[in-house]
Amino acid sequence: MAMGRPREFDADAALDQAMEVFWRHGYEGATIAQLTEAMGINPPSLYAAFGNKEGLLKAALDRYTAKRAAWMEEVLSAPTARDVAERMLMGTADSQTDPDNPPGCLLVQGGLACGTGSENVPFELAARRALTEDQLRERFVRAKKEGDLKPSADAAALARYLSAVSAGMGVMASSGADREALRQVANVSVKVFEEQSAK
Amino acid sequence: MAMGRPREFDADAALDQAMEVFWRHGYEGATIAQLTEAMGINPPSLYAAFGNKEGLLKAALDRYTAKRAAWMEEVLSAPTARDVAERMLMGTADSQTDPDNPPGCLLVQGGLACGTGSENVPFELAARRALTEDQLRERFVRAKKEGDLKPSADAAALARYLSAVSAGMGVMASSGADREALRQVANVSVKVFEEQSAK
DNA sequence: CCATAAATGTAGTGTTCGCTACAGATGTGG
DNA sequence: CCACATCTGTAGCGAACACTACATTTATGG
Repeated sequence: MAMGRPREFDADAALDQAMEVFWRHGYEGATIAQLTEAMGINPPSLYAAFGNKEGLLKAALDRYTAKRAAWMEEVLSAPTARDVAERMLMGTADSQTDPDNPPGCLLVQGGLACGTGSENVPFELAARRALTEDQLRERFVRAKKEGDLKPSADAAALARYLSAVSAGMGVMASSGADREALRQVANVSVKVFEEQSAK
Repeated sequence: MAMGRPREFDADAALDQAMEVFWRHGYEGATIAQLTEAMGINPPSLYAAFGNKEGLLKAALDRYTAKRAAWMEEVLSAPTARDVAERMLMGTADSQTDPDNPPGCLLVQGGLACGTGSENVPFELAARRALTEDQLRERFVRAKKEGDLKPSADAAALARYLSAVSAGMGVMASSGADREALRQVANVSVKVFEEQSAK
């Protein structure tokens, strides 16, 4: 049987462009016209490849998290819980103010509240934020076993705390906070882990 | 000269309803149809009273911050910086999970990223978040003068930190985090202030 | 070389958006 | 009681939205 005409655009390169549009304007603020122009394709190609606007968002989110996976491994491989926190928050401060990307974090900027018909977009973003929190929690459980965090430390609470701080930094970055401001927040936040460390 | 027909609806009550719609759906997700229905008026009344959708948002934000002013005074009147932080974050945890309101914080939920034509909405929200941060910073400057925070403490950084944590809690609350989860974050966050207190 | 399968570009579709023209209603000042 | 100013409800405006029908192009399998 015949195989059909091959696609003329690079799906990953197009997704990178779509990711940036969603990142900068949010899910509802991004229009199909903006997306297709940034991706360098026409609407029928977009719909053939990704189904609809929400499918495109999910594909862009997959690529976003895949790109961060290596960095997250680097974070989790720090020797102590305190160092994990420091790498996590300092890296967040830097990436959220990287001029090569829109400010903030796609998983926050993408959309916290949406209109009728897009109610599950916020849940989609929240689910992906939760994955990072899970990784952190497991890392802190390990830190307790290793005697790195004191026995009374609450691994889940510390993971939630880091998740909250990085989301908060995303909010600040999206409204113009510069790298120095975010690093200040990161430095203050890390102090919690020094107090929770086994002495 | 004649004074014209008086308005038949209570502007403040209508603003409370509009506030809730913006809070739940965000600026772009909220439609004029939803707003007018919640407010119990027709579009011409809305436009006569508030100019346009963005004017209505600003009026709703004014009312939001006015309602919180008394609570903020209560927070700032705490005796020590540590107690200010605790009241602030615990109060935030409770109000962001109050079943009488939509989850989260209007100043975060309202819109971090917007489409073309609404670019200044995020700035509008950020400006109002900055006011709270300013109040906290001044309170911590005072705490240093009073010897309540140690001399090396950075009042601006601590205020930014509290602002970031409460924004992060807003993100979590909007995606379903319950009151207990937010209180955990608040409890962990407050520890920073114990370490920064003059002993 | 032909039949088939899939992607492409043009040019729309119907719907919903924010917003308003207009006529009638309801009050105040003289 | 009248002239005027403003609010109210109905109805609908143009524009922008997500999405698609269709003819064409470009590949593969036989």
